[in-house]
Formats: sequence, structure tokens, C-alpha cells
Amino acid sequence: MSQMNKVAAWSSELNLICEMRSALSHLNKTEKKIAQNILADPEAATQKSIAVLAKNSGVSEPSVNRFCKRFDTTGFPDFKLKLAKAAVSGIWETVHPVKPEDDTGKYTTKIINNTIANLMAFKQSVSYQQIQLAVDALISAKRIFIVGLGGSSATARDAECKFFQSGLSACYPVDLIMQRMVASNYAVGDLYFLISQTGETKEIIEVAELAKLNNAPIICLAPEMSRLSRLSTLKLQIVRVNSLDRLSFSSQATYQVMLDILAAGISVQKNTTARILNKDCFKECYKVI
Amino acid sequence: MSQMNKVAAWSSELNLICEMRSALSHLNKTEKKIAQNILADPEAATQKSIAVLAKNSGVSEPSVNRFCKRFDTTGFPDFKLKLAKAAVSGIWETVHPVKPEDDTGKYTTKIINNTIANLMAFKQSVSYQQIQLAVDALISAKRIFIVGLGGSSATARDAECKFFQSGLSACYPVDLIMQRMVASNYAVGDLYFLISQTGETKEIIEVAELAKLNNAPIICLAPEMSRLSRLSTLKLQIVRVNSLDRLSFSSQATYQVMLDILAAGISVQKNTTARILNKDCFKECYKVI
DNA sequence: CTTGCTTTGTAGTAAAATTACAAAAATTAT
DNA sequence: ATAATTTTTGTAATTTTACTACAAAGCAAG
Repeated sequence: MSQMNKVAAWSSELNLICEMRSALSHLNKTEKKIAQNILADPEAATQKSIAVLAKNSGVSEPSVNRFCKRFDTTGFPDFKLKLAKAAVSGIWETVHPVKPEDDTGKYTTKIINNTIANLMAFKQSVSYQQIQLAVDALISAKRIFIVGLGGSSATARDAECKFFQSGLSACYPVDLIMQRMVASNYAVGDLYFLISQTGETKEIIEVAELAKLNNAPIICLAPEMSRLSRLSTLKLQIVRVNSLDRLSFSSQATYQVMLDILAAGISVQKNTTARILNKDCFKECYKVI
Repeated sequence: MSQMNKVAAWSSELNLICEMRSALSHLNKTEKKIAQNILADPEAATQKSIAVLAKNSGVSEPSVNRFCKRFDTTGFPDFKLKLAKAAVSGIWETVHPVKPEDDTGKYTTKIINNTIANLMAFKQSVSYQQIQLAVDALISAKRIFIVGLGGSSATARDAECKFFQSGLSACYPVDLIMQRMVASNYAVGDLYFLISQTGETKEIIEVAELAKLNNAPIICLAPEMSRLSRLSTLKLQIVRVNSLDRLSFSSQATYQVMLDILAAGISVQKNTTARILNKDCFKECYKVI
């Protein structure tokens, strides 16, 4: 009974999963068994019957039932319902690393959830002002040169397509020598758009330094506090949820969304008729998408 | 029974509430009574028992049960669970188009939300079995040729990087002539990985047809029911939340996440030590990321 | 060691959901 | 128009699931 009130007092929090996690240390052994079993995979727990859950946790059914009631639910079915809701809204709370023993379903959902988590973090940290400035700079530039190496080369190519589609003159030189050439031959109206997931790769820093020599404007898409970031005039910083191994998810999806945002901004800012015209013109050359 | 199949076919959509709403016009009167009763207050419906819901709707209990099963749930409790989730997801129910009058903050959050909605839909519709098959096929292939055009060229490049990073022999021929050459010179052990956002672009269909002539295995990353999809031996289908203008968000992020999943699958499946070795070897050549 | 209190499990009960089957409605063919 | 067939809906029985009452086990204080 004393336990009951204690736990009930925390139930004002956001969601069941949070509650359970924070209550964990205050629970007795039977309750802890149940809680840990549920927290190990809340999504899966919502599919189980009270009998299965009890057996899996190594406790009796009434213990599970009592456990549920402690978290101000009317019983097991109600608990499952609230758990399901919490699992949906709480995907981005924690990032789950992919493990070697994960089966297809496990690693698939983990990666999707991790990517969503990353996007949520991005949403909270993104600076509208920086985006606005970037859009202005991109629109007013005569030529945009995009550089990205390794894993970011795909992102660079994507940027080229999207900017071009929005009616800008964008170019992504593929090889390193061309990139250096482009960086050293700055002309007024040029803009460099540099992409890096680390912000530390030697070759892209070189490109930035070359551009810097001519006081060229540089927009970077890179982690904050990176070397590339420091060399740039305008920083579009990407926060990382946390540094997991490369398996668990890539942050490229977030980069791509940033490009979508810039493209939208460009199109919105230029008047709409012009945009449609440009889009159609582009269709002719490329058979878009 | 005929109805059953019809409705089940739509169930690849985002969430139960959307599904019900869009199915509404195709339901018969008994089903419609139930659907309207639930849609009037989905949140409340999750609290009711099948008996109450049946009575409120003026139908029998088994009718409610049958109704639930039409929406690919295992029964009433499962239906309630999915309904609860759908009711929570709130923001993701509808995808918001970017409008010309939107300010920076508006279109930024819209695009992020839309992308998340798309990922959620993807998560619900993705077939683990297909992923498993694709991973198997990729691992056992001697050479993998990737083709993507226009907007998908960036995705193709990304696939090349990711597969390569996982220790596979992947190649993305950039120009069309090379792509055709590669497609017509199939050798045993080759695998074609074709990417298209429409699945209808003439040139990629050509590539698929060339490969098909030699009975080559083709994996496609394309919308379901597209021409490219029909030509492929293994289909990794991407569901679109709905077809908004290209401004509101791109589906490329979802494609990229699919690649992340495949890469993870490959790495998990091959033994871990080999993976790390390959990664390091790759680092030498490329200075990864 | 015993008493009193708390916690946990067993067994029985109640409720909820599902299935099998039959009746009714709707559709089709004659 | 009506008989025959198919589809849809409801009734009743069954099964599953969750809950309650109570008893046994564990624990703390005297």
C-alpha cells in the first residue's frame, strides 16, 4: 500500500515508459522483474497477454495485475493501452544501438526509430535564422559550388539536384582536382557549399582554406565545433543525437532533410511563377526524378 | 470476403484512423455504423469493450470483431491497441504542404514533420522478409551494379558507399552508356540494384529490360505497382504518404534509411570481425565519412 | 521463536473476445 | 416474379483472458 502511493505520485509525468524507468530503483524485486521485462521491449509487451508477460518475468499473473494498478491504470488491458501510446510518442527518447544478434525486424525498427530520434533532435536544435541567411545567400549567389567527399559525396550530388531544381546555378565537381581548381578560382558572386559528416576530413578542409584565401563566402553543412565549421562564414550545424557506431543509423537522412528545407526556402522566396517555370525547364533537360 | 480483401489492400497506409476514414465510402452499412462510431471519438473507443462498442453502434459483437480483422489486426484487442497508437500520433495523421506564404520556421518544421510521417508510414509498411531476402542476395552476389537517375543518382551513390563500406563489391556507373553496357554484360553472380522514385523513368526501365534479357537478378527500390517494380525479381517497395508537391518533402530520406537498414543487415549477417576489418581497409583508401 | 505485517502465489470466478453455426438479407439466374 | 445461391448478420456456445479472494510464504520487530 505504501508502495502504491509512492509510485502513483510520479504518474504526473509524461508517459508510462518514463515513469517506469524512473520508478525502477524504488521497486521491489518482483516489481523490478516485471518492469525490466517490459522496458526491454515495450512495443513487444503490448502484444503479450498477462499470462505470457507473467511467465516471461518469472512472476505470477496477479503480481503483474497489481503492478499495472500501481501506475494508475485500471488493470492490465488499460496498462497495455497506455504503454502502446507511450511507445509511439517516446520513440525518440532513447537511441538503440544495433547489435549483432538482432534479427531483421529488430534492426529495421531500430534504425528507423533512431533516424526519427535524430530528426526530432534536429527539429529542436535547428536555427531558423541560419536557414534564412543560407537561403538568402544561395539565392543571391551567381554560382554555387558544392563539395562533399566519401559518404557526403551522395549528399553533395543531392544538393546539386535540389538547388538546380529550385532554379539556381549549382555545380558539384566530382574529382578532387576540380574541387581545388574551383576553390582557388573564386569570382565575385560565387558561393561554396561544403558538406562533411565529420567536419575534419583533410581534403575538404583544404578546399575551405583555398576558398578562404579569396575571402569567398562559405556555407558548411557540418557538425558544430568542427574545423570545417570554424572556417565557414555561415554554419548549418547538425547536432548528433549521440555517437553510436555507424551501423545504428546514419545522420545523412538529417542532412538530406536540411537540403529539402533549403530547397523549399529558395522556392518559397523566389516568386512562385518563376519556380514553376524553372521546374518545367529542368524537366526538359533531365526527365526529373 | 470480397470486401475483406479490398480493405486489407489499403492497410499499408500510415495509421488506422486514416485507413478507416479513407475506407469509409467503400464499407457496407453495418461496417459503416461501426466505423463512424469509432471515428466520432477514437480516443474514447479505445476504452470501450467489444460489447459496449457493439451496442453503441447498433450491431452485434461478432460484427465488430470481423470489422477489426478487415483492418489487418488479429482481433478486437489488437485493433484497440493500434487505434490508441494512431490517436496519439496526432501530428502525423496529416501531411502538411508547404505554402508560399510560410515563413522560415513554418516550412522548416513542416518538412521535418512530413519526413517523420513518411518514416512512420515506412516503418509500418516495410516487409522484413523482403529485407532479409535482399540482404541475402546482396551478400551472395559477386558484383553489385547500382543504377539511379536524376534525383535518385544521389541515392545510388549513397548505396555504392554503404554497400562498399559493408564489405561488398558495389559499383555505380555514372553515365547512361556505361549503365547499359553493364546491364547487357551480365555474368553469373552479378546483381542489379535499381533505384527510382517514380519507377517509370524510361531510361531505367531500359536498363531493367536489358538485364532481364539475361535473366539477371534485379532488386529495385521503387514505389509499388510501378513498371520498374514489375520488372524486378525482388521488390523493396516504398510507400508514399501521399503525393504532395515536391516542395513539402522528398521521399529520398526514406530511401536512404532503407539503405542504412540493408547495410546494417549485411554487416550483422557477415560475421562481425570481417566487418571491422573491411571497414578499416576502406578507411585507408577513402578516409571514410 | 513467535507475532504481526507485507508480499507473493494458487485457485476459483467473472468478464471479455472469438468461433461455429444458423438465420436473414441481398443478389443472381431462371 | 420467384427460386436458388451467395453474402451478410446475429445467436449461442466456447475459449481465452483478466481479475478477485484467500492462503501461504517471507520478513521485521518484539
